[in-house]
Amino acid sequence: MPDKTQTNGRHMADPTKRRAPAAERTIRILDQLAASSSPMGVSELARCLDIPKSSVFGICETLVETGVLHSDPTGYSMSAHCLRWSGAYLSRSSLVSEFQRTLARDGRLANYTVTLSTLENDQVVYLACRNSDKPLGFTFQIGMRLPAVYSATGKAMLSQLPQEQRRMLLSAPWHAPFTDNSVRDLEAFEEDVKVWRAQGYAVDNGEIREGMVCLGAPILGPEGTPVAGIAISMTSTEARDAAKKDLGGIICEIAGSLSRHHLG
Amino acid sequence: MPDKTQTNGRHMADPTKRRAPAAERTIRILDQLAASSSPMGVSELARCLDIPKSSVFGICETLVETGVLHSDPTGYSMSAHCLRWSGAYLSRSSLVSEFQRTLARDGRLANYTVTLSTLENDQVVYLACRNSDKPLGFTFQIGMRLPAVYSATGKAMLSQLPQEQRRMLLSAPWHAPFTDNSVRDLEAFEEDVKVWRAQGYAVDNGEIREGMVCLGAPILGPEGTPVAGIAISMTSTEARDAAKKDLGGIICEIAGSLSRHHLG
DNA sequence: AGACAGCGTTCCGTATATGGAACGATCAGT
DNA sequence: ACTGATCGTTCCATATACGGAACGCTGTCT
Repeated sequence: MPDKTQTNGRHMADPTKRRAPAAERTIRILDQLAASSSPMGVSELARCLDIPKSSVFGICETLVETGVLHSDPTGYSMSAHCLRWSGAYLSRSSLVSEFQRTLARDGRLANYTVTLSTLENDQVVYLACRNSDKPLGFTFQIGMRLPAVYSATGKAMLSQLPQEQRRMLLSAPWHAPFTDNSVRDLEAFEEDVKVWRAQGYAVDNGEIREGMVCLGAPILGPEGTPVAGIAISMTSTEARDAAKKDLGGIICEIAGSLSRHHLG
Repeated sequence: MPDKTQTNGRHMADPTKRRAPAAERTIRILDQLAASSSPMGVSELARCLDIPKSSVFGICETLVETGVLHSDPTGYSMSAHCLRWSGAYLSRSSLVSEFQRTLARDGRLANYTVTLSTLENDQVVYLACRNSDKPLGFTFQIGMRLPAVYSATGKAMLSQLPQEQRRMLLSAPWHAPFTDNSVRDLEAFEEDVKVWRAQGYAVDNGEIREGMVCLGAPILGPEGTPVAGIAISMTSTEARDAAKKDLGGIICEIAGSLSRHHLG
């Protein structure tokens, strides 16, 4: 008798069993086309995904018929169909629109780039970005992912989790550092967590990109679990201690106000 | 011998043959979950998509493993994974960022809601929106779709197509009107096209929503084909003839400048 | 308690989706 | 012209993904 742990009357699906390989391949094809900057043909996709050519062909033609892909003589490319999915995802909670509205009203951060992101496993995903007019040398794309341990919002959100859950998320091998400043390992990270918890906001001091400093604060859901985070980005020359303290207070305040807007 | 028309050395895939049903079902499940405002379970999905329960289960579990869906006791829901796809789609051309940058610099439209959209078959898909602080009573969601014949950007883009291609796109039964103003049929639309072509911009006079007026101009690609369109939205009380003429000229100018930024 | 209806999950025979091989067309190099 | 490489597409035997039926469980009725 296999070990079927059951939770709340709901069995656990057996993750070892290969189910619906075509569905997995569909996703891999979409991921590949999204990662590529130009259209890709059947052979090229088959080669780099290691899927038989005729299978790739069958799936791609089906995706063209459903309107998810465009097909032209140079190959397949993403259509606007996927915007439905992301639009639905982003508008499920009013988080993004509240973020934009709040920043439009509050002029104190007008000169800084401010981002909204959420935690997904050990990564942060950027949901929204309000750019400043000043260039930062780094652009946050919506949908972009970064290792949570190096980003300000990631640090802020991880800090709000119980230690056990945090260790679970970070149990994979430590992500290769981006810069010399990137926090070395889990032990050093746990030391930092105490600081972030105490002061309410977390700091990325050039851990993503040399010369860029970000201050991040967590947005908490009903049970106190972090559902998202906001961060303000600046160059290291702007990040004087006094300014950091001021701005840290401001994003904590904004994050708190967003938390109170009862986000799903 | 079947009728295999061939174009440019590339055979046409036979669209009658059912290929990769699991891929099509994957897309339908994603569409359904995106359309639903709350998580959906296996049985619910199976019922409303008319797919066997065990097949839905297999696909959904696969999608959870690939990280496209989240699973919790209340059902499946979209994860942030799809943001990768839309982010890649939106950033393939620099259209969206140019749109934002241009509007940020040019203050003349600061008090109006401005949208960017593209044509997909007989619909327009909204790619970006710069909201004004004044409420409009209508919110443009990124990824939202509207019938092209009723929207200002759709009218503007369709006007730039050769008549034959336009008739092809609009050959399906005419979309049910949204308001009393919605253009009645293809014949009336073709009459309007002459006007839009002559004046350079198209007008939606309350055809989407009573009391909302939009002026749309086409953004043209290298060969003069419309690749996108921008529109400015206002209430009908703001839309006095003089204002319309002024604003129409401004969006034509902006659309022309975006066209010159050689958009893919 | 008992019956029932709903859920998520598993099982296994079989209909069928798959993939290796072949096809025709194109293009580059000779 | 003639290769040969590579492209998108088709074909069909067969490995396998699918789906109807059953299972265990929870909650809600009499």
